[in-house]
Amino acid sequence: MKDGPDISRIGQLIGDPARANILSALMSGKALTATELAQEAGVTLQTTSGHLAKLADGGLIRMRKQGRHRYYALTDDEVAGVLENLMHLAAMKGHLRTRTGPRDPALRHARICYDHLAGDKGIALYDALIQQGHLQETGDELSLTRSGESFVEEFGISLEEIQSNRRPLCRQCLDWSERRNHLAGTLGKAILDQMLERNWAKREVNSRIIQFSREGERQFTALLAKQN
Amino acid sequence: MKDGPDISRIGQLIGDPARANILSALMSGKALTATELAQEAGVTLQTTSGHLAKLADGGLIRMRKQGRHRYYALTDDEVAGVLENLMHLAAMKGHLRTRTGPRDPALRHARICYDHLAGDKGIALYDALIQQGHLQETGDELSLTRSGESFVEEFGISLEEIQSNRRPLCRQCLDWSERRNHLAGTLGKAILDQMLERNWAKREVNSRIIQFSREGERQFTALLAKQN
DNA sequence: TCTATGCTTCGGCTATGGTCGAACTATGAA
DNA sequence: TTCATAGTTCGACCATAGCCGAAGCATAGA
Repeated sequence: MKDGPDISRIGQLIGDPARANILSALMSGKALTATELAQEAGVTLQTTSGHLAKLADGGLIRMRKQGRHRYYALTDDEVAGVLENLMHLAAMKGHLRTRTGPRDPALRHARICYDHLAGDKGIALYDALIQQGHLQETGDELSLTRSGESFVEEFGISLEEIQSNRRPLCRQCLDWSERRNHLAGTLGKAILDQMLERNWAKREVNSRIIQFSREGERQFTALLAKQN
Repeated sequence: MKDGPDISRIGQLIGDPARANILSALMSGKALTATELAQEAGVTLQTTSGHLAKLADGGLIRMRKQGRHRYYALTDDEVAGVLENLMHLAAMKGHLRTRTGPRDPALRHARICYDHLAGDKGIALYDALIQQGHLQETGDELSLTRSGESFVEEFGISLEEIQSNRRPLCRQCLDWSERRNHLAGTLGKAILDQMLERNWAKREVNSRIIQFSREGERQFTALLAKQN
């Protein structure tokens, strides 16, 4: 007699490339329409519709009707957390979708990786946080130090808010253009969100490129140079 | 251009019921032979052999030759952690393999759930730890309190050891015979291991049943009754 | 060497499920 | 009402992959 949770059903849902693309796209935290997701998944709208129904049935995503649009999003932070873990595992085991990094120099420079900052800029941020003693590496683990906590709060991020959920606060994410680590987790997302909110940078439409303004570039550099 | 880790490959591996059974069986932490795993998976040896090759190729399990046996085990704690997250998510979303709990009364009383204690005994342990203030529930989160830390150390478990890896230290696990929580995570495993080592109980061969000795039963009850 | 056991490989069968074209439903705008 | 856009459902096609029987390796013991 078999008992226990049925992980195969969830695995099966994630196991289809089109559905995995959909879930990856939703990792940004934004709700997207079926048409947008079809674009991301690389299949037709009909096929996408079927996939969305299965994902919703499996409890991984939820739908919100709004006018004639239907917005899809991940059900909760737990789903996002599990997906992030899977991404991390997949990266560790070398399951990358492309062998080479992004070709576009702008993508190499600064891009969004699900919901956090990647590329040169992402690595620079990560290295600076380590160097300033705000983050501490112990093996593969990453933890926020006391000084890091105040740094984060000063930057306008409520620690309370971002650590209240199941998804890890901070973790390494392997950068496939540079083969080095950058910062993922709710903290990685919060920092990028804060930068976008401060208009240091904005996300280009229909692309993963993060475009820094001149002022934003200046502020970013100052942030990294700041001594403890 | 798609980039990023390919979660679909891992999802696909987990997505097959036979492979999911194999992975679940390996969650106990023990290395098992292909024949044993075929039993667990409910398919023939040939089919199992194919599945094992795929899992190994995907980096989820690793093989150790020993004489004419081949022992399979999960690659590392990270894989175990991801599987545990998936189990938790699956339980939350109501994906259970069976609608009813185990029929066998002994199974209801005390059984192994992957690698930790479940059934009446598991729930009793969980409730006692909460009631004694060793564990603290905040929403769905579970954390070890200061008093819990010393309790664990006194019980002969090295906190250092069990929290050095990526898998969560303690987390709730929904008990499908009782529909209540018991303790999972590395702490859950460590406590069960300690009980087995102290000969309070032993695992029946080819079954999930945990058989408590008379003395073990007494010690267990005393442990739960102990005041802070 | 011979035999038993553990496991893998090969080949053929079959079912599952992903895919898209076409038709249908629903909402909003003119 | 009419048209356009967003999305779902249906049906047919087809590739993938799970499955097992049979045969083939490999190791241990006699």
